[in-house]
Amino acid sequence: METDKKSTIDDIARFAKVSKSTVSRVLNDTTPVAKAKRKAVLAAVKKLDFKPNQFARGLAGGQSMTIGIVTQNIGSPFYDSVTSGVIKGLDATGYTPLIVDGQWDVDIEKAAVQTLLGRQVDGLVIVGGSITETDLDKIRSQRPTFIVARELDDWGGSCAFVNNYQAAYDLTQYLLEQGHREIAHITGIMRHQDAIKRYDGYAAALADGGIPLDKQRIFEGNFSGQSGILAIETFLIRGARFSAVFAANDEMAFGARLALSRRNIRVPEDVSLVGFDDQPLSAFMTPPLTTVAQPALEMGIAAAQAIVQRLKNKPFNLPDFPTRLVLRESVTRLR
Amino acid sequence: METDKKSTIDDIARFAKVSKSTVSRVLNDTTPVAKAKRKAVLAAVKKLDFKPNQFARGLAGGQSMTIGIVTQNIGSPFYDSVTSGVIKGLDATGYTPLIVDGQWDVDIEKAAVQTLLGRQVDGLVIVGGSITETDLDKIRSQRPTFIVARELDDWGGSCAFVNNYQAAYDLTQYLLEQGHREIAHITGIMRHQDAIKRYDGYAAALADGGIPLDKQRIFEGNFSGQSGILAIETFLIRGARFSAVFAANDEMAFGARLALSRRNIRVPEDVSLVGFDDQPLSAFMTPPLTTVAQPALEMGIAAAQAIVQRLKNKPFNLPDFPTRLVLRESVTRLR
DNA sequence: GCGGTTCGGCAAAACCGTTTTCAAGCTATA
DNA sequence: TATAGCTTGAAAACGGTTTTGCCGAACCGC
Repeated sequence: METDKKSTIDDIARFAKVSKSTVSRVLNDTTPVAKAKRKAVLAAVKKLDFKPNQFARGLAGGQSMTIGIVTQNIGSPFYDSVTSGVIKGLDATGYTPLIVDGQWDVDIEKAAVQTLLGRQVDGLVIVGGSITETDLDKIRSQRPTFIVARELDDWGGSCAFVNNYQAAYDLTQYLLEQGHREIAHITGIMRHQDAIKRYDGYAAALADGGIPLDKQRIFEGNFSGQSGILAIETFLIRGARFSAVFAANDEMAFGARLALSRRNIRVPEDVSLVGFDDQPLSAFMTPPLTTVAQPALEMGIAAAQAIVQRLKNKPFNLPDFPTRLVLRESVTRLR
Repeated sequence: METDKKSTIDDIARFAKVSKSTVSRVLNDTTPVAKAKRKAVLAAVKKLDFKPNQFARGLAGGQSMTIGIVTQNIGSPFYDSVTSGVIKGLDATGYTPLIVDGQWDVDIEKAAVQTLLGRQVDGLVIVGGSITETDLDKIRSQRPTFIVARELDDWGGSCAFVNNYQAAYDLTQYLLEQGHREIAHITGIMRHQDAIKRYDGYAAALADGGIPLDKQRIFEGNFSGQSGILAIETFLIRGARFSAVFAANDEMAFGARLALSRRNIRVPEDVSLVGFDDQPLSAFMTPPLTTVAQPALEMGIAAAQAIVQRLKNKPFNLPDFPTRLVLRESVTRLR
């Protein structure tokens, strides 16, 4: 156990008095090996604290046993959750995740993919991001690739996403059912696909309810708490009337809730409030926030499992990922 | 640009009509190379879309250009923030982070380190965690290692942490200054170093203020929002009197705030509330939460920079990391 | 019971794609 | 013209896996 220099397969071979091919065979279980030698090898491995050099292994075997993950904005709850899911899904599969941050910047993302490719990842999981579909196709032709949290038309089974449109539609309709007619919306960054789909769902539900879209009640936020505050301030200054506010994510809902309280507008008595994402803290907002839960962790896990299956050339499939309306206490029924 | 097979250094050499040693030299800028050949090589690299195989590189050069990061509980704001800092600090240094999750479990953590070692990381950054100091010393003897967010006695400059004791002391004293005498405390998981130090700081400030410790006002939580709720419920059932509550992290403060509101106890008018960590959402709590900011990102960045310096055999140092009292609106002055 | 075939186990060697050492060839300088 | 100084190609690592081929034992048919 006490060896300062790291030991190589040759050391083991010498120590166990066998050839290094035999050591490799024992370690990888590729070919049967006589019991006695096998034991000797394992003993030597333990004695010399041998850890195979993954680089040499990767070089020789052509497999790196590594999955590359491109994530966005480490630190944002949703993406972290997905990433965390991928990591969890890779657990005990023998694959190790290699994580790089795309930071929502196309160029950085592309560079990230190149880095991962250079590091010989066996497969790629791209979480969100804004690389063009053409580029993604190119990447996919080089290495098995799965996309999570982004909707791509021709990617069939290798794409895990959530129907943002439908979820926003359902959420808005829920507000309508509760008697709300004047529903304001704080959008996300409108060049992000999710923000657009959520907005579209909101608009469609309104239309189907026979309510005209009122631009006065719409504010373009940027997914930050601060922009939630700004949205409410803006609505009030505009003199827009609203009995409910739909924020395109929970963070903005928090901001909105604070701004409302500052103006002595009670939630939900005076104004109802809903968010999107179901962040952990949302259950502890005062009042607990009604929102839409996305199966972030599950999507990550599923993507990881799928890619592992894929790499073993076994069949895989990514199920549909349903969102879930989480009804809590931030909405009141209008009579 | 359109090559299906991945190209190797030999392809480049052949294409540019030079030896592969020359290609390597151009790529790594180790030895001057004639202008013409240099140009030919670079052209070939571009044309064939050559990406050096990092495995071969690592094998030959002995350097993997990889830093291993052991983090805890991916998905927890504080650790994510530190991790995020490390990644940021590694940006454009040529090193790539390799992240594994220790999940606050000694055995998993140890396995994580072994994985990283097998992958030939050039250095290690361990964020938090509970590996024994003896084991850490052993690890450090094999590879440059830095610890973040954990206080270790003999690690001098390779340990970045925050003085939890002092911060908790200051925070408690602030409450005392505001006239509070009956200060309840919701602790973290009491086998975590941070939780203990925060508790100690709280107790010491009370003692120095001449206030006896009242067990009735102390609840052992587990850092979760739910345990914040439970704490308040418990205090109320016990009939404990308190004008202020110090939660050992912001999440529990959120839980506490919700529980108080459910009992129609106003914050801060009836009870003041403080947390610890300064999570992003804490600024948007209603009311905005007074708490202690930890320079999580900064610690991560500093650790990354230090390890890179270390690997270049240049001098490095980790500064002291001060916490900052963030005064917001959840505390009121008792007259 | 004997010669020939098959087969399992293992050592030796080839290979993976780089970097690095070594020595040789060339050029420019004194 | 000898010599120092560059540039460069060939070859030797790096530490594994995979292929090849040899050896002896077991098995078969006659």
